[in-house]
Amino acid sequence: MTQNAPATSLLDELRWRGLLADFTSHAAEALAAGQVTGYIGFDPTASSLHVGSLVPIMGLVHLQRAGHCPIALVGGGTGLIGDPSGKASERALLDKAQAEENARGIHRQLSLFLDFESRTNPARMANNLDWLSDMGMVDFLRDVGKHFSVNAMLRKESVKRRLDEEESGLSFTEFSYQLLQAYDFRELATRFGCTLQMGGSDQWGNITAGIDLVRRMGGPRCHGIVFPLLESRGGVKFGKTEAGTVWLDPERTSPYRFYQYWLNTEDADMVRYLRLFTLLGKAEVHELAQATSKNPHRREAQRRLAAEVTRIVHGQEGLDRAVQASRVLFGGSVEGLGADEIAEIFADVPSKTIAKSRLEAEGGLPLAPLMAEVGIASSGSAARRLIKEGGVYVGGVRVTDVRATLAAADAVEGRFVVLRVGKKRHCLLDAGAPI
RNA sequence: GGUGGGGUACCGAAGCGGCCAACCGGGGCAGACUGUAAAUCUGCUGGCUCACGCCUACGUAGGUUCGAAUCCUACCCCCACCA
Repeated sequence: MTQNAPATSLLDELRWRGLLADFTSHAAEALAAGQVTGYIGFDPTASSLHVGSLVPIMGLVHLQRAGHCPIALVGGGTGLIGDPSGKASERALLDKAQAEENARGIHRQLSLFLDFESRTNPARMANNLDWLSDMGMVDFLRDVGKHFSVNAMLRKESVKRRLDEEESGLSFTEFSYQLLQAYDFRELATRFGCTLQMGGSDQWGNITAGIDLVRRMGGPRCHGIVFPLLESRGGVKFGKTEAGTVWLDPERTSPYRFYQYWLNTEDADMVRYLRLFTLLGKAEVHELAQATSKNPHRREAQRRLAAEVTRIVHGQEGLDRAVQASRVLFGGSVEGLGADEIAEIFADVPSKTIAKSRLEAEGGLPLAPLMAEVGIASSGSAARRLIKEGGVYVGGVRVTDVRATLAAADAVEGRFVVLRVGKKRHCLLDAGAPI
């Protein structure tokens, strides 16, 4: 993933992949003229990135593959304030230690995608805490603020829209945020010769503000490239599921869930996603598109997409386990499985341990409350509703009685019970003594 | 600070003394059809071992009433216009 491809034009590559929304007018010449150092900022609001960050990450990957030098800037300083755009509620402020820890986590994840060891064009991490934390208010206003015309800032589309909106105002913090981001660009230009900033298309204003600031402060001509924002389909934001955000951190989102997320991509998004999130070439993407239209039920494209992305993030081993678990859970009846096989996939599939005595209790263990307890249903009522609707399965067999109970006989090898809700939600219960 | 309009379930939005656990739309979930897809159709969408019933909910706290999301009072918060 990190080896350098023959230097095709970065812009062309981004364009056919659907990663190019816009770029400043001289970006193409600058990229053609030689090695460029470019950066993208990441907010360290959590210790892990999520799949929503994959677009900018891939932006850096393509930058590096085209022979340029990527910088991942962690907004340790700006994160202390938070870019409030589009935020409905006040963001919890991070303390420094937390921000640092998050930065480390993000660095680790970026290492999966970027080559920090390359001799010719290594990737680099930077943290704007390094320059923002010691900067005084007065210095900032004098050295940076003076280069910003409030008139011009007010004319920016993003600002104008907010001012015109009757509902949401524009806080001073939000208004000033672009100064901080612009200053980041200036620092990166000075320290690392960085002359390119990339980001989501919502960052266009902040990026051009940075370009202007660098120039005003006597720096080189800089450039910007923005990616399209992934729109949400039918109200579901990209990267979210009913279970919440899909993270890159295996502790937060298991490789199995991660794999499943991609596997469930709808046909209409397949080709687009293959181009956006994998490094497969035109021929392969075309082939997979053909496969989808000819034999849709095989879901070849989905499998490939899920495999590619999962392998990068969780390694071959993580992918293998996810595939294995998927095969077991979706491959038919779970009843034929041995305890060993089930135990193996426990690591990745949502699971709970319950006391064996409860299964052996007189009258059995009531199913509905148990479902609430282990979290596969949100409440006992919800569980009963699901049973009434015919959406609950124990060991692959539909449960029809609202007052159904579990007994030792329901467990594979007297130990494992496989609960399923709908087609996709599984929960493994382990009633065995720990080894 | 003044005047007026508002705060209803995940979101939007009805209700304006009992028939309200609250119309409707979106979203979500389940079922059917499928391909762990989309579209479509059906059902569900506060909790309680839920048929009956009970409990908690309509910004917060009190009050009036046999009875309140609906009326009164105070407070908090939003919005508009005027200062």
